[in-house]
Amino acid sequence: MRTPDEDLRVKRTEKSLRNALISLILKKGYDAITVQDIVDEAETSRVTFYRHYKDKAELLTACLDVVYQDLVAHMSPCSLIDFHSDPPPVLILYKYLEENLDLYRAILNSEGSVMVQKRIRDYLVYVVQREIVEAFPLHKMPIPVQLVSLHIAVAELGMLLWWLDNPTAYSAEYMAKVSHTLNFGGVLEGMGVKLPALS
Amino acid sequence: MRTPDEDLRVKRTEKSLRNALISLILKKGYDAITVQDIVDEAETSRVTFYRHYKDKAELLTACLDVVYQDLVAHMSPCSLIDFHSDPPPVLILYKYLEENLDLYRAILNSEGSVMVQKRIRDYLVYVVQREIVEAFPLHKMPIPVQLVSLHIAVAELGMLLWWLDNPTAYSAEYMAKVSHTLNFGGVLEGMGVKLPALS
DNA sequence: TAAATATGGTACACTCTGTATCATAAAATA
DNA sequence: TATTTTATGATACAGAGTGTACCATATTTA
Repeated sequence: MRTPDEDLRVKRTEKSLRNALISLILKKGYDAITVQDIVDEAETSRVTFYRHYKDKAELLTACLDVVYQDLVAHMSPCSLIDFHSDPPPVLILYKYLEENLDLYRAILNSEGSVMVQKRIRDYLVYVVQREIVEAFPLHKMPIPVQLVSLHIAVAELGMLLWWLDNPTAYSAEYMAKVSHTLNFGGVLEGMGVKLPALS
Repeated sequence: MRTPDEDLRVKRTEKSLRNALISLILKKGYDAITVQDIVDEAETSRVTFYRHYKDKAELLTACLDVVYQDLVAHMSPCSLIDFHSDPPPVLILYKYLEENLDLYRAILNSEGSVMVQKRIRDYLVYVVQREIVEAFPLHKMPIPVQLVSLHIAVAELGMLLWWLDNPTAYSAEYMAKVSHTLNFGGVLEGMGVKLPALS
């Protein structure tokens, strides 16, 4: 049985095309890029490009897949509902994004970003939901676990995305701590309303 | 002094171009639309199009401005921190989006949606922040009011956007109530952790 | 009514896309 | 290693879409 995807030349070509696109996105933004630009940067030909990808958008999707996998790899050890740890586990995410600030700003402002954001969101919901189900007795929950998870996930993601646009406003450590605190009964306390300690 | 923007023909042309784009977005999606499509739908000519807009993206921006203004008009009477009202004021927003579901799904999945989402987010942060400053003594707040506002805004917006993708999962009334509840000390309670009543 | 100006039709150069063909280079396989 | 298989590169081409120039016509403004 032949598996053409494992041909060395194929892997090499696709990787250099992906790298070329990422590099160009950082240089001039997704919209301004042509297929010719990509193959010039990747040092290959237009014909070869079209043998691998239908168009620029399909290559972007492939890139986003790789970036997404990398992001998930950095998320997976990162609990969002462990609200007693200090520093909060989500700090790992903030530090990782800070290290790759240019890349993620470019990616999350590119044309495909709506899809990436949704994938990240849905992944976060999935992770949070699994954590909650493991840690809390489901039958006692007055609100569907899906919605509680969603709320935590979008709040955390929204804070992260805002921070990517405003990375100098607060440190990663501070953002992680605040975001994490506010997620767990913290909004009222954040506004200075006194709440008794948890039971 | 002449203000060419007030020429009847100009207003008519620009309006019909905007309507044409919106209509086409709903029909076939933003990406597949050409300038020719737009002017056919608007019953005008390509030359005229380019006299008003640099390209398709600029027209989209103009459309989004109009849609954004309309959205803001429906948001303004809608407090996000009034956490005692029942039904919560944010229900107005859910109902409005439900009435214009196709439009907002198309808009928020289109190419320019990242910018719109950010504008909506920043507007929400601004509104929430103003409300908090009016209602709470600032000097007693242990967390910057900007971050508290941001957290509430992105959580609310995130729930709304998810719901646009999953409009049949829960009713507008239920989403509004849950989202609102979770925002205010509700995450822990939502998970079934007993919290004493507020002071 | 007269002046100003927006529109519509046609035409054109230009960029980019997506595909076909074929010789060549590189990798897989026996 | 020898042979087969397959990916690549160079060139060429048709087609779609873009953005602009020109000028006659229609509409608005003053």
